[in-house]
Amino acid sequence: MADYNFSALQLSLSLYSASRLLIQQFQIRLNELHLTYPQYLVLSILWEEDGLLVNKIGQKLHLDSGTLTPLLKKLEGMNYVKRNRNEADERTVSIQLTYPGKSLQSKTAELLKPLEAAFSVIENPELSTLNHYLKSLLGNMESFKNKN
Amino acid sequence: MADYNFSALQLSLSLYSASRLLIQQFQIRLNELHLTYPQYLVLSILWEEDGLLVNKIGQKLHLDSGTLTPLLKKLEGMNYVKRNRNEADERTVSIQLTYPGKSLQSKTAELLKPLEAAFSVIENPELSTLNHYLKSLLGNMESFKNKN
DNA sequence: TCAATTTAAATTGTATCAAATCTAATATTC
DNA sequence: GAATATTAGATTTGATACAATTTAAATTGA
Repeated sequence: MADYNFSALQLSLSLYSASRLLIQQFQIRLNELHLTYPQYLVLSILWEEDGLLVNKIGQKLHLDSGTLTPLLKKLEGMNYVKRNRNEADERTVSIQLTYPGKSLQSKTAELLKPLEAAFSVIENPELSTLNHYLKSLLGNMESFKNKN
Repeated sequence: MADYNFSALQLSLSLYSASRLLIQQFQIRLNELHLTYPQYLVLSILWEEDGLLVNKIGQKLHLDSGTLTPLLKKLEGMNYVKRNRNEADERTVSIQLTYPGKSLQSKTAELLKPLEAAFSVIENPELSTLNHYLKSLLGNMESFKNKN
């Protein structure tokens, strides 16, 4: 069943391909709202917990300010978030959803319904196993990263 | 054990994060040879089978000419490949490894040894299961892509 | 056969990514 | 408490991704 003769390269290629193909499926549907997949990810994080620091968003998505700063400025330009430099610590910027930004949640949910249905646990029970292994790999990789 | 309450979004985020973190680990080591990860992927494909069409490389990596043409021109600029327009079908270009391009294989293998060791099946038997599920997901996604 | 269609690459334009550097603000340490 | 170090974001730069368009060549079908 499983491939017992594989390399880190093969694993990386599987991850790289699967990742991009799935993101493409999101992107196709998000186009209608003129949202990119990374922009949607950031909004998703904020729908869970509003007012996060740029730093905190970066930790959740494994992205740094080099990616997030221009992305957040675009979201601000579309009036979906506000970027506020904090008084307590002037180095930090926290991100607040605007009303239009909050409203997007239900719109994207509707838009992405077919995708959620196709990749539901009910349709594909093995996906929850896959997700579990992925999170485990993520954990291993973070500790590997700090050691090497 | 597994997460029975997850969404396509969570799966995509796991894939997206794991993919980028693993690629980063490759990239760190490839820097020594001034190679990027996608460039290394293309070379890996050619080490398996030399003389492939741009098209064919694209199929293996799920990349199109928009990404591959400039990448291949860079590899050609570094004298690792030659790009030859075919006489039989002038629309196609096949990619041949040069001698320096072939020589890179052993150099990268040496460079990436620590990574291959850390992500070997012996170290992590569950990775072969993960890779298996990823390939299955890839297959599902390709057919889903053609239907939607 | 030859006009219409399809195909393979190349090109163009927008948006990431990530390493490296920079700036300003806060923490630390002697 | 002033010099040093650290931290959070912003900026810069180079290299993808990928959709859309273009171009040239090959294929098809009436």
